[in-house]
Formats: sequence, C-alpha cells, structure tokens
Amino acid sequence: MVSFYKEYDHHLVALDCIIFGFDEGELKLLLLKRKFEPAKGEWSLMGGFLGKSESLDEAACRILNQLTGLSNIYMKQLSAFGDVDRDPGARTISVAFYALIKIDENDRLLAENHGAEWVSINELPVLIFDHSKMAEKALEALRRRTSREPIGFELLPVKFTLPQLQSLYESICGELLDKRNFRKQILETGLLVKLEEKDKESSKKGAYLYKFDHNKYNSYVEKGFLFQLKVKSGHIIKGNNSILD
Amino acid sequence: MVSFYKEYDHHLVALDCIIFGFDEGELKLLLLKRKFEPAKGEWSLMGGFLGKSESLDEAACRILNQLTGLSNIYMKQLSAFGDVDRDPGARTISVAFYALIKIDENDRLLAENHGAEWVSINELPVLIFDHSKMAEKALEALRRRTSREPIGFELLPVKFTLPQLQSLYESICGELLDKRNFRKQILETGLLVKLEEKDKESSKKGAYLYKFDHNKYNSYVEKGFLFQLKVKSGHIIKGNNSILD
DNA sequence: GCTTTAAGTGTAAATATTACACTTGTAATA
DNA sequence: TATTACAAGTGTAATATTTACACTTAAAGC
Repeated sequence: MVSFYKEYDHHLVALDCIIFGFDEGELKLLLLKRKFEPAKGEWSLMGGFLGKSESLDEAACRILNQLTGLSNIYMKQLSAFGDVDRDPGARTISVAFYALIKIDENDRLLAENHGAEWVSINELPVLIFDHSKMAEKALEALRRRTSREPIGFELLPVKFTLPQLQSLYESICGELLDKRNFRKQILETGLLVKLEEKDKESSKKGAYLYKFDHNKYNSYVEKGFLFQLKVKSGHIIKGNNSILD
Repeated sequence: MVSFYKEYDHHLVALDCIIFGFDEGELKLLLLKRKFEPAKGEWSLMGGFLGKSESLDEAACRILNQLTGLSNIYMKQLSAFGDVDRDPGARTISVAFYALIKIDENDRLLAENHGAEWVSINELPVLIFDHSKMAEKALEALRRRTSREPIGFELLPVKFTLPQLQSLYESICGELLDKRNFRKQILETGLLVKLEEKDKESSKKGAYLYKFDHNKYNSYVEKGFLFQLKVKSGHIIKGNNSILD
C-alpha cells in the first residue's frame, strides 16, 4: 500500500481482552501471569499486538482464540488507551475489548494452556500497567450494556435456570434482586423458552431449565423492540472526569 | 524509551473528531473539505495524526484546538476504527472522539480558518473513508450519554431558555417532547437556575433565561445522585451486529 | 385595541414499579 | 415411611412514575 502520510510517527498498537465469565455464582475475569518482560510474572489481561494485515476486531478475536481456543464469542470494543507512559516497555496504544464467555464449556483448555486463572471481580489482584483501569471500565460498560441488551445469556450455558440467571444479574449489578419481580420481568419479555427438563444441581426440588430465544430476539430488534432490564449501575464512580467514556 | 517489543508492526495512528454543535434549532456537525490527498476536496471530519509524545486525549484536544481555537471543551472518546483498508492513503488506526461545543461563541473563527462548515445531522453529505460510520456511532453515543448525563448544556450558551433546551433535546432524540412534561422533569432536577433576564429573540413575550448549576451537579454526583432524562434513542439501528459498541 | 405568536402553567388517568409470604417438590435423615 | 430441610415457584395491593391534555399570559405588529 502506498502511503501518503510518510512524515508521521508510527506506533505499536496492542489489543487487550477483558474476558468475563460467570461461575460459582460469581462474575469473574480471566487473568494470566505475564510471561515476558517487562513486568514478567505479574497479573495481566490477555493481550497481543496488531499485525499489518488484520483489523482491530480480527486481532482481538485472534488473541482471544489463542488463549481460549474459542471463536464466535460475544466481544465488543471498550476503548483505546493511549497514555504516553502506559506501557514501560514501549510507547504502545492499546485497544481494549471485552468478551463474554460460557465458562463451563471451556475452563479445561484455559488453565492448562496458559496458566490463565478465573478470578472473581471482587478479588481482583493489582494488574500491570493500566489494566486495572481497563477492567474497571469494562465492568461499567458491561453493566450499562446489560441494561439495554440481553447479553447475560452469553455468560450462561445454553440451558440455564431462572435462579442462575438472577444470580448472574445480581453479580453484574452488584445488588440483590427480588425473586418474584425478577422472574416476572424477565418472563414478560417472552424471550425465554421453558424446557421440560429440570436442573437438580442446586436444589432437591430442581429448577426448570430455560433457553434464550435468539431468533425471537433478533426479530424483535428488527421491529424496533427495545430490551430493557432495570439493572442499576451499582455504585457511582465518583468524580469521574475522564475524557474516556 | 527502550522497546521490549521490537519485532512487532508499527502503525499510523490518527485521531478524528466528531464535533457537535446546536444552532437554528438543529443539531449540527462541523465538517471540512479535505485539503490533501487522498480524497482531496471531499467532505471529512477534522483529523490528524498521533505524535510520539502526546496521549490520545492530548492529541484529540490539540486537533480540536487547531480547527476551532477552543480548549476546555467537552470531549469523549468514541471508539477506535481499524479496518485494514479504511484509509486508502495508508494503513491507519483512527481513534474517534466526539466534542460538544457552543456554536455561538465560535463560528467566526471556524469558517474563516479552515473552510469548515456546520451541517445539520439531517443533511450530512457522504464523508470520506469510514467517517460516516463514525458520525453515526457518535450520534448514537451522544443519545445514550444524554440520557444519563446532563451534557445538553455543553451545546447551549451559558444562558439559555427552556424552549431552546427542549428544542435541543428534541434534536438529539429525534422526536417531539411534551412541553409541560419536559419542563416539569428538567426543573425537578433542581439543576437549573432561573435568571431575571428574558431572551426576546424568538417570541414577543420573551422566555426566561436559565443557567445550569455545575457546582450543584458536581455535588450531586459526589453523593451518588443520578441524572436521568428519558431520552429515547430515536430509531433503533437494525441488524447491528458490529463488534464495535 | 385587535391580532398573532410563543411562553408558561396543573391535573387526572394510566402504567410501571415495588414490597411482601406462603406453598410445592424432593432428597436426606430420623 | 414420616419428618425435616431446602430452594423453587407463585400473586396482589400500594406506591410511584409517566403520560396525555388545553387554556392563560405577555408583548409586538398591525
């Protein structure tokens, strides 16, 4: 490709992935111990560098795939991070993405491959560089998006129970919800399909399994139907004057 | 700075600014005719390249300042755009920011300096590269943000009337609002200060001028108070499956 | 002083949200 | 096999929020 812009600076561009999962009633992030300098051995998000002939989205998917072996994962760009000294290794612009994965299907691959570990968002260690900031922003973004899009289902198995779903929403928004109101609200959307099967893992009585009706949701979206769940943002972030969203 | 990452590709990083203004009852974007190749003479957003020793935020502010002469402007990062062929001039990653400015104070500087022009968002021309997509995303982001933060005031003069404010909100959300409900809602926040003066530009009777109470708002934010205006997102964007927010 | 124009004002009906407690089914155990 | 323990499942009334709606007021222009 011919460049018309030869006189301008070129930069390293990195991708970092904030990978959310839900397990044992807790929202978790997939973290790993960095295997190279600088900051070798410290906790970090999964990351990598942008190649010449891949888009940001492609690169983010590639990196997620390298770590988890997964593709076709729910993933959204969070933001670009570009402070001059954010990475002591070199001036690097990082574009952060967050991904939602169904832990059950995948935890095997992970731990073995890369020394990756699922850590509860309530017990996050200090992360390298500005990765803690990225994780915090990703959680805020997840909360906001959860209130306007039915993305919780990306974090649960295809078949799930209402108590599981409620627990997930409670983890995301950081507060307890009323069981009856929650069930009423979520069932009213008409987007859940009740199955005959029950899950007996967590109670003697067993809880009915449901599926999310993706087709119905897509047709609702086409018609201009808006999914709205009253998910509060948890605690407000005080004095947040960042130019970043 | 020593680089630990020598083997990775380096990229041009651009900044593009979606600059919103409000004038003559319409929400507008500041566009300019591109003055260099490629795509010389076509409509474009204001942009520039990231330098070695400036952060993304600093660079975005610098570029906005070059065009408008303004600083201390409300500005938020929108997203990074990184398709391989998005700019035919060279592989370039662009980080887009949107800014809200008070047109009245500034329109002089603009037109004269750079052949820039305010164009209604309802009459946008085709823009170069992926700038139309950026503008569309920025408008969506503005709508969402307007519903949870009192940013409309960034687009109005310091002193403004309630009919002006309502007209602005109508432009942003793309539908007409009920006058009494709007006034009730906005006054209930307690964030507007009524002045003794009237503005007589748009009616014989004249409309009272108000100011936004930034201090009070900041103290509310500290206390965890949430600004919430019911601004609908206008029309839903159909089949939006982009990995981008 | 009559007309025109936009500003300004309140209430009742409808809808949405919240708070709240008992019954059911099953497995484990006495 | 009866009892206990546990989480699943279910409905309603009170409250709060949102919506719809129409006339009066002030001042300029004729």
